[in-house]
Amino acid sequence: MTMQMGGFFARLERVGLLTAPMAQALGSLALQQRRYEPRETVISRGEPVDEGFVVCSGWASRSISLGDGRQQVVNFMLPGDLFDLQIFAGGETDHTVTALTDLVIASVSRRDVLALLRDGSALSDGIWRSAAQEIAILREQIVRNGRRSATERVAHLLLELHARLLLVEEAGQDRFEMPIGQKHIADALGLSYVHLSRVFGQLERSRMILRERSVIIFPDPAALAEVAKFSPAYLFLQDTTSTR
Amino acid sequence: MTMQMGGFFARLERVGLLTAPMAQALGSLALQQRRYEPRETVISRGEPVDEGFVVCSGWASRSISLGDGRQQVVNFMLPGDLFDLQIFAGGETDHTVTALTDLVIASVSRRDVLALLRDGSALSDGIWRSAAQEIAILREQIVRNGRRSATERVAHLLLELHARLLLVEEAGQDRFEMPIGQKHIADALGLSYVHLSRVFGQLERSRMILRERSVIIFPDPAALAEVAKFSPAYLFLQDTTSTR
DNA sequence: CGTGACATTGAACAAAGTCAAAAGTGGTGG
DNA sequence: CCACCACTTTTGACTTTGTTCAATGTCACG
Repeated sequence: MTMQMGGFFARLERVGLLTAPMAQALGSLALQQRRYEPRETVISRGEPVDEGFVVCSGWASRSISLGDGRQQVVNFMLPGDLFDLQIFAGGETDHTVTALTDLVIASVSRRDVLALLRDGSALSDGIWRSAAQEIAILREQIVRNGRRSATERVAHLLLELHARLLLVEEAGQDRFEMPIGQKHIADALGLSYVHLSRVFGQLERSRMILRERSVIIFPDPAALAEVAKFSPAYLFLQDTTSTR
Repeated sequence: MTMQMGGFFARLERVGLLTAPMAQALGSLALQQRRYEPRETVISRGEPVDEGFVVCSGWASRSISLGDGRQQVVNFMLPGDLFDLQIFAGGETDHTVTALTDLVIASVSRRDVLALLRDGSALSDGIWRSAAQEIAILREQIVRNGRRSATERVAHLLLELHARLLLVEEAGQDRFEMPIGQKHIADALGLSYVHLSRVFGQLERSRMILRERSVIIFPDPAALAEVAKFSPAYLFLQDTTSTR
């Protein structure tokens, strides 16, 4: 199991949360691992949710599809992301989670997560933190798509993905691999894929990004952040308390 | 205290959650009430979050403002809404909560909420449920602004607000009062207020809505839901479990 | 009345979408 | 190694949708 969990551990370490009791708590969970291929469905719309998940490797998306072909990607799940851990309200999903690449996911039963939270286990902080980050990312997604121009949106999303991957050591300082098609990016940004392609082209011609195969390179990250008006504060949500 | 809590109770009752032990748990919390006037700030950006809130009466918005005048309303908080209860991760807010009308909210300390959740108190289900609903609303906001036309967006938001108000008995079957300016709606939908005004006009001319002062009336709710492709499922997230 | 905030309208403009075709990419089997 | 396939990306021409700017209305309130 530990094999695939590198991203998860790396992430918690970064946030300064991987302590001995925690590793123990983690080990004590019956983590069930699953594998998916690109385009495979992880959670379908209407399915009851009973578990939380950890992305071990690969990318996934949560998307909602309107009947008529229109589709919106709500967010991307990257290696190390915890998701749906906080959903104990029962009920059915209103969305679909899909593997975008080869994907390995570990699932945790709701019961186990609840127990962890009840115990005030060492993991519970990490879980709360992660839930808060997920919400912050959703909010930023709303702002990005609601009030930014197409160019800003693209630059902003690229920087977010890069920052998140960097956190789990899946990206270089000035580059990262984006193993998904432009259609998915367009669906996340609320743009047509045609327009997205043009924006990519523009960004490349103006040397704000470079592309080599599926690798995105930032020749001048600061300049790009300027264009995107990107500030990564929402991703890291500093811990200012020690309530527990 | 109970005076202003009508909306909250009504909401919990609707969801079938207001039980005797719960009312007791509620009473045991030191709910601190606060009053705000329109435009007053409830939570400022950068402030550390230490409390959760319940809206007793009035409307509030959570918004994020880009430096240059652009502003995005992330969501609206209506009477009976619980919010930020799930944020135990510490950290600072990346957004601002503002009163849109006269507003009364009750605040609950993080410690008390945590204790409730730990005890598996009768309230904890309601809290989880509420958190899940908040997230579902955020997702729907993303889809609305990302993949719907201006007309669909407006109709969809009106229907959402109506459904939410209906749940706490703050709306009539076919109408509700919208005590806020079009600027706020526009900022929520990612539209200019000029265009929003045109869309409102269109909807009214085509008899999809009527307006009397600040009251919005739906002469034919089904037809409007059709236009908006609105399905309220995401708001009610049925309880299919009984894990606790 | 007059004032200020909010809402509406028109005209010119800009941004993004649609449609259709061409060019690139990668994988497969001969 | 090459030819072929399916798929994704890019490009061009044109349309639609939404924005901007500026003027005009409206309404509540002092």
